Amino acid sequence: MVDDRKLAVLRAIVEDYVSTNEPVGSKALADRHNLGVSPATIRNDMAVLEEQGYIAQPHTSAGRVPTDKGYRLFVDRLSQVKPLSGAERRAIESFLAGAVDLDDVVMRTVRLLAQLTRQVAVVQYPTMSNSKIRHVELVPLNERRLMFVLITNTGRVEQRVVELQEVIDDNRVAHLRAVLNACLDGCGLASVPDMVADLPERLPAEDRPVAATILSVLLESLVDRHDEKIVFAGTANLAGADFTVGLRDVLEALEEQVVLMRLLGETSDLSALTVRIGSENPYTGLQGTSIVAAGYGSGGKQLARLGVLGPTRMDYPVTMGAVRAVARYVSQILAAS
Amino acid sequence: MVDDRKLAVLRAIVEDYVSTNEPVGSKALADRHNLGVSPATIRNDMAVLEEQGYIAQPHTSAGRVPTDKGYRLFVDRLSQVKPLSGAERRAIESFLAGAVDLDDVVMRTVRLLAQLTRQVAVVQYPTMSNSKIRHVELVPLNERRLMFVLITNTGRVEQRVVELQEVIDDNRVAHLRAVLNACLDGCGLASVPDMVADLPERLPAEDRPVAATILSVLLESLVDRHDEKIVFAGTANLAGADFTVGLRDVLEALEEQVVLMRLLGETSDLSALTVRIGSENPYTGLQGTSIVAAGYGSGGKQLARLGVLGPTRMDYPVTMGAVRAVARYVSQILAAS
DNA sequence: CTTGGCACTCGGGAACACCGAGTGCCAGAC
DNA sequence: GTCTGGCACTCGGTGTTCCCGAGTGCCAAG
Repeated sequence: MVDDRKLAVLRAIVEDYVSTNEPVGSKALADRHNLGVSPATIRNDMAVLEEQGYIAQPHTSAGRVPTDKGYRLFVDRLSQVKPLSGAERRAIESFLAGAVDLDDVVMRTVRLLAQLTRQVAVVQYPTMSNSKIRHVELVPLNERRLMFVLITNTGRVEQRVVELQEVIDDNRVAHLRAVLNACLDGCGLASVPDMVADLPERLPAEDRPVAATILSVLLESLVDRHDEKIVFAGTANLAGADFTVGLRDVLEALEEQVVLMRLLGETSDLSALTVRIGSENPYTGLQGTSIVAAGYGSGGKQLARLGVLGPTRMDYPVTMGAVRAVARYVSQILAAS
Repeated sequence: MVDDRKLAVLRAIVEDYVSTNEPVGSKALADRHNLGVSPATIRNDMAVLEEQGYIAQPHTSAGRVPTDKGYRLFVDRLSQVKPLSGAERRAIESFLAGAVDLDDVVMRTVRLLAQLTRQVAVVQYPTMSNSKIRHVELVPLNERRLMFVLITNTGRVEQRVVELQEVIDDNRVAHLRAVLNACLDGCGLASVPDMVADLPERLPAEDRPVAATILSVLLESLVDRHDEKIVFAGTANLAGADFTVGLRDVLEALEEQVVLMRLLGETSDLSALTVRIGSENPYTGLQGTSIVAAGYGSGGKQLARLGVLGPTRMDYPVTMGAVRAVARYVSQILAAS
């Protein structure tokens, strides 16, 4: 029922509509793409495609526009991810290479991606759950307060101020630090609770209250940040695009960490590109938008996800190429550090 | 030439225009505000005000609209900062009280301010230049790499990975750490370069290259972050307002840290509220917007600035009240931590 | 100096006609 | 059976015209 020529017609419709932002008619199609058939034939095909729900007309007697289902078919079967040009690759490399720390990597990545795709870029901070503790530091601030710093092998640093019930001197701090590091060094974050469960018992009685306080802060900092940080950039690119839905909703969604998180994270495929098109998106207010996302991370393990958000009418091959490329480069950068 | 009644007329025009978003005519003014005079009189006053440049008419035979100069006069002489309601104050307090660290304080502040004013909130991270070093930490990552962490009394933590030319063992690291802390503890950031200038000379020759590397990273981290981090929130509030200028420009400006920085920072008044109205703003693209900003900081010293950005047609008394209140509360929170 | 009256101006909205891109369908050609 | 050219039809968008009413400026009188 949907033979090759009809697929070619659908592809042509998507491509034309993406580039012109106007409903595309049978004549224009016949002109611009050499499909080898007349407009009338194309019309018949279009009627079938519309019947199947791949395209729709905004009004009677207007051209056709791809539906979400049409974009889906296009992405799945009719398009190829478009690799970046050499110049673009070099630009990415040099732009990311200058990063000095994790914050900087994330910041540069999100800006780069926004600029590259001319859409809104979203980058999730590397998830701590998959990383390991590289060092724990206790810094006395004054008699009753410690700064507790946790450093992971992904370069992430968590800090908390610990208020103590009692006065503690530097020697005891040093001792606690040594014990903590002995216990936790190289330990995966997920297994931290188990590792420290019996730690107070192994300490002299006088140190137990302090240790318990510190551990509670440690555990809290792990849980607290389980909802990971997400940053975005490139909202200015939304101003040009006209959404079917108001862009107020889009901006609101972007500032809701939880929504963003689910957008990026719900797709659990590891390194594959995931595309969520229009109404496939569970959130009202983002109905007119699509998300292209990919996982990234150092080594073989995926640490987090990044992607872009744009109007449903986007150039999927190019966007997917950019997202994939950036994810790869960021992974490289992270692995090297 | 500009007597009290004319000022009252100007005030009424600003208030009406802000609330209705429509050019206000003489009749409407006479109706809504009891100025005790007839529309005709008001018309005469309006003609004078227009002559002076305080108001303008979009077209012949339309009502009047305040000019930037008119808003300026209104802010300077015709309005009083409107204090927040008790409920609002309590909301601020409870919202900010839950913050766990500096990042969290800033994040909560910017969101709070955006919600409170229904505009775009902008918050600058506390400037390091005014703060002091509380602790310097060196953490060996492996034989040739150190994590360098700098903790300030404002709760800020800077981190850098240091790549060394030579292998270094834990004892030497401990020694360097002790030396660095002895040298820098409690030292103001501005005076760091002086303090460390002769430090290598005071070390045994073998440690000098390593110390030099670490110091260069230290100094670089100070300089690097001299352009301070700024965050913003509430861009969704821009979607409703219609700018004379496209909001694309506004969004672009918001993502330019440098522009934001200058917007907040150029006004050097310490704790006073500063208001920049429309064209007083040096940046094209932000011509249709106003900025209300205030300094905040712990103790007597101002550390950084925060504010909101919105359409020139904004409710200045309320906005100023909200900005002032938030600045004060944040200062309290910071002072307490 | 203030006020009521009055003629004048224009922007914005409603009504309307027109155009043209695009469609669906059908009969004929390959 | 599939494709093609022809043809009548639809309807959104644009341009035109017209009208209304809010608002103004000016003037003469209080």
